Amino acid sequence: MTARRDIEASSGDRITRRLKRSFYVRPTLEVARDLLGRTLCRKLPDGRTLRGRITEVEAYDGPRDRASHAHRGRTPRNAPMFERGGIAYVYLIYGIHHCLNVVTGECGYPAAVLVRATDPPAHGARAAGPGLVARAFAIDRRHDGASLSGGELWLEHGAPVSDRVVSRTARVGVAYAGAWAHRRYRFLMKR
DNA sequence: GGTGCGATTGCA
DNA sequence: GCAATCGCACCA
Repeated sequence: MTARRDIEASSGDRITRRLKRSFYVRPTLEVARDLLGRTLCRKLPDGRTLRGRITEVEAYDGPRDRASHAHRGRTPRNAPMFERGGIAYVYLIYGIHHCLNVVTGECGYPAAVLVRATDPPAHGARAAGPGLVARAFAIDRRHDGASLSGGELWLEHGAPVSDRVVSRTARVGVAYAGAWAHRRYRFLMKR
């Protein structure tokens, strides 16, 4: 969906390609699908901006999703998932890797989309695997809860992605989640 | 306060 | 196939 309402004007007359809040405050599976092809943007302390086209995501949808960190209720770690969509949820996995999630939906409903892979659009970063995405974009716990409308981390429109090139599969690494493990909540670009 | 482990990655 | 490495969820 490339709705025009998702394009907002910057303070000047220049039109930005930045996704606005309403993009994220929608059903998680919808947002997950629509995140494919979008551009993940990260402004580094040195002023450089990294960009990468999102090519793979996974949705974690609600308190009943047994694969979700929110399945056991709200905790200090997963608190950002309960916020209104449009912020980041970043956690440390295996004591080594950070994982970037895009929080979705309304306040009080825990949901997020894990960014699993990006391609370089022009001069951007390629990264296959959630830990590698976070590393490539220099994202860590400091970005946990950060707005995706802020100056460090944000998303922009990309070329629309046709359904013909989108695959859906079960999520990775959630075998413990019973029937939820089989749900096709993983969206990726065919190649 | 103690214990077990994970929405992963890289190397043998 | 499996070690790395630690925050945190859970139990006492």
